[in-house]
Amino acid sequence: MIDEPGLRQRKKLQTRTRIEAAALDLFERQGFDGTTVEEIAGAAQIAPRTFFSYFPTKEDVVLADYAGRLERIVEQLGDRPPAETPWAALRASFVVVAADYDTQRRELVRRFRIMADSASVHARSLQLQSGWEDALAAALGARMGDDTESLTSRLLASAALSAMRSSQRHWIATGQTTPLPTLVESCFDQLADGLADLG
Amino acid sequence: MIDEPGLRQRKKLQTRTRIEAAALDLFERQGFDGTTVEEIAGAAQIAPRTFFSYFPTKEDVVLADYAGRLERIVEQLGDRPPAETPWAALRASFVVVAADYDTQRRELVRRFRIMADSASVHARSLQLQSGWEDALAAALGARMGDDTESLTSRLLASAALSAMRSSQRHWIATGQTTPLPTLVESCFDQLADGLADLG
DNA sequence: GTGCAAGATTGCAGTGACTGCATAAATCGT
DNA sequence: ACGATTTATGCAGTCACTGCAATCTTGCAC
Repeated sequence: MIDEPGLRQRKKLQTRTRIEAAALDLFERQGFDGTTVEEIAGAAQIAPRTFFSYFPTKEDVVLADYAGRLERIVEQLGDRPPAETPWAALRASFVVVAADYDTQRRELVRRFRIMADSASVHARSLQLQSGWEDALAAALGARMGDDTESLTSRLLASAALSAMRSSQRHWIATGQTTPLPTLVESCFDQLADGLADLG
Repeated sequence: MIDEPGLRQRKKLQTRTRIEAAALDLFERQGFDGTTVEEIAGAAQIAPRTFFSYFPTKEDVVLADYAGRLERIVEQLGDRPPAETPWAALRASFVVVAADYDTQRRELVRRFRIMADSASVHARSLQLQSGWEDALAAALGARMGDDTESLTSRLLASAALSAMRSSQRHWIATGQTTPLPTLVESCFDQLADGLADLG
């Protein structure tokens, strides 16, 4: 079942990579809003129409690898021992993914910068995260044996993403001086212990 | 300094209301994406071009009163005694606004339904909430005497909005059987006491 | 009231993201 | 090498949104 990647697959991946590279470069030099799909297509040597068979929206080029992360988090969550507390399981799952972030530091910071520059990319990012929240809440609901729309699983999923977002933002703002997993652990722990006495 | 609302102001408000009414009606009948600005303008008896001098985007008609709520929350936050814990101050502020929600129940449920139907309205809502988070984090930072970009104030603001969103969603999903302020209090308390033992 | 300044409405032309459809080109399995 | 399946492309169209200039309405000073 190991697919030798045929020429077709290889070429498609190449093109995709070429589009991403060209787009990110243009975004950095002209700004996201100052760059048209036509320009990206030109720089990537494809027809403008073809762009949209690789990415559903212009924004998604910047957030290309977001989808994969959700899968990894949910996957991690499925691997956690059932005896573990939901919050502990969430914490462990997110820390694993945060470690990946540290690995791809340069690339991610690049994309974050573009996101910070453009309102529409940021909006799209939040929209995707909202989808993650749904998936997480569902996974937690299953884990906790709830059939119904549970307020608790929602709150847990939402709080976890809050911890992640806050950590990311601080990580970027401080020039990645503290490793991201450390920040994530810290945020998760604060939420674990309660916010009552903070500040 | 009490402005007697001149004819000008009154007319403008009327038009705005007429646009909102026409738009919401069309959205409910044809779906958000199935309704064009041209149609809304026609139904509201204005020129299409005029629509955009009342609302910056089509999405904003659905979220028209969002802006006011942030102001009220930040205002409430400013009125809380400085001795109070940040989280306690946040809780109190949000509960006040949640009470307003209960008052305007019918209208809000209408708008929430449209938002649930349309991905772009939902995205826009998240974007606006992100702006609130910035404002809240700044207000908390000031309250706590932080000059710097503080991880803690971010986390508090973000967690507060998570509590609000989760409560709202549950409120809508359960047909508003439990009053919203009660749900909000419950979520804030769970975050205050810590998520470690939940589930 | 009359006239002038400020504000509101409108039309027009344009940009740019995105889509459906039909056709051509490349690649795959046989 | 050949038919089937993908993939690339061109074309025409929709729609949100914008800048600009002209026009009309309201507010206000006199």
